[in-house]
Amino acid sequence: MDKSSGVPLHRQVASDLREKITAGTFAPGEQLPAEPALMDSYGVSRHTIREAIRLLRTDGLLVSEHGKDVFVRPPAQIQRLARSRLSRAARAENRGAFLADAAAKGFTPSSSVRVRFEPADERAASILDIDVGTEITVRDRVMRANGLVVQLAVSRLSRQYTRDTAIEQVDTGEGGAYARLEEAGHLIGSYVENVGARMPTPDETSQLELGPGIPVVTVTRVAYREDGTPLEMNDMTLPANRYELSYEWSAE
Amino acid sequence: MDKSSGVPLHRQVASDLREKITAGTFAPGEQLPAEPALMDSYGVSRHTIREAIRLLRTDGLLVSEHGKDVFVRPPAQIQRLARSRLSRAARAENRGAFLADAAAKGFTPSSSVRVRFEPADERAASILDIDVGTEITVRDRVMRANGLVVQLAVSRLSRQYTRDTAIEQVDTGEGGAYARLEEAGHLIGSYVENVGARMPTPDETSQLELGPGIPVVTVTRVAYREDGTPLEMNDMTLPANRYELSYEWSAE
DNA sequence: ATAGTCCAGTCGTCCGTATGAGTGGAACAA
DNA sequence: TTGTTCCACTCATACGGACGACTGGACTAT
Repeated sequence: MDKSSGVPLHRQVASDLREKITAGTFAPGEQLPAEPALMDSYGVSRHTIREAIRLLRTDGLLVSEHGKDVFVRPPAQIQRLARSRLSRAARAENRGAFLADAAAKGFTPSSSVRVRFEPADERAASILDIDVGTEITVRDRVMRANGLVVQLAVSRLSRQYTRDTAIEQVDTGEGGAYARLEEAGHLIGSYVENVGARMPTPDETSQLELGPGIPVVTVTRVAYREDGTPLEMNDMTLPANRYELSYEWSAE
Repeated sequence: MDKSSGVPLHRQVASDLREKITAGTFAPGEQLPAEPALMDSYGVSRHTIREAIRLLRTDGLLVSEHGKDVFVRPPAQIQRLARSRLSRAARAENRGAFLADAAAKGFTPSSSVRVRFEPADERAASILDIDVGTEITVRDRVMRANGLVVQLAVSRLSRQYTRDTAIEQVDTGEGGAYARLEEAGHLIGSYVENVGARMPTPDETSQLELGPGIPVVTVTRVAYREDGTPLEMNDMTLPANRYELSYEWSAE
């Protein structure tokens, strides 16, 4: 390590380790040498080593566990979510989009739902085009694959559309909430999804069991009735290392 | 701070600061008390304070500059990219999707392009459905708004589609590369975009001037000819704090 | 007025040290 | 063989000190 280059020592160590990782010297899933060994080989203090490791951890390259070695993060397998999951044809065959996706991939999906009713806050009111304080139905879902939480979703609808339907039940039945809406005469006309990404809140970190340095992808979907009235908004939160979203459309 | 709660001190400090920030005690753009002041008010060492600040920095809540105070990150304004930017109608009026977007928002857009030719690597070959090593045209773009880099894009096409067209020039002319493809008889049939997010590489961090704790959104768009042949792939990288992607489609 | 220097305050880097806590295997006892 | 205990090794947390580098304003000299 070059002390006079102006580049901080821990950055030099970090980029050297980064190279060794991407080059495969330290393979994914394999462990790094212990801190004392790294101190010797780079000739710096433990603090500096830890600083370097921290950099790579927040970049998502390394994971460390107390009492064990530091490991190179194994590549997570990526699920692809296509928009075709929302077609009526797909809906007929399952109890919602998530279960179908997971089943297709050979996972054992499970999902716990909590339904509650509350007055609309400002954001919900503006998206659903209703007055602040209007009673809305909130469906709070935690989706799991093989026991691991993989997706959070909060769905909100004005309660006028859900009263006396299975949408207010934990199990919305075959085809999910959208099928129930259409049965009640509210034919879905179009969907809009807004996609972003950010670092998770501490809550999300623990719920999704995210390592440090893993962002979440946020999707807000709004379903509109054929006449343009917004019927439902759905805030989804997905771990970015396990999901990829796919959209396709024909040129016009 | 409670030493016996089992929760690490720096986490306690961090969540206290987090609350004060979200509650508005420390307003966006305002500065935090200096480290010595925080040491006094929490009764912990500088190391612990810095650890707490680091947590909030990697979450994107704080930014710090050498020699200056630590600041609460001011909210960035979000641009929305809609897929309608790719319609033929929009294409007729501008020199590509990005410039139109930016102009509409009152920004002064600029964009520098480098064109090069290289053999297709494995990924490009598999997406473009060509043999590894086939010569492809690579258009490397850096897009700026008011001088700030806001988007990176790398477009790849098999060279058989670009030879003797403006696509091999820096300025592809009105309507951009897609318009040139269609003029050459390759009518675009459909687009597919795969969207993900991850932490930026060091390169991207400096190019996009990303603060710590800001992920990037990655979009890989593939344009297909009407007969299903892939014509172009475009890898885009956007700072997650400044962009939101929007997709809409009608229910079927 | 202007330009330059100086300096106090701030964060960044780096060292050393100490203690605690989790892990996993070795040694031991039943 | 089986179950338990113990211990060495690991990383996490937390303290302390020291120096450097950067910023912005005050001050000085021109």
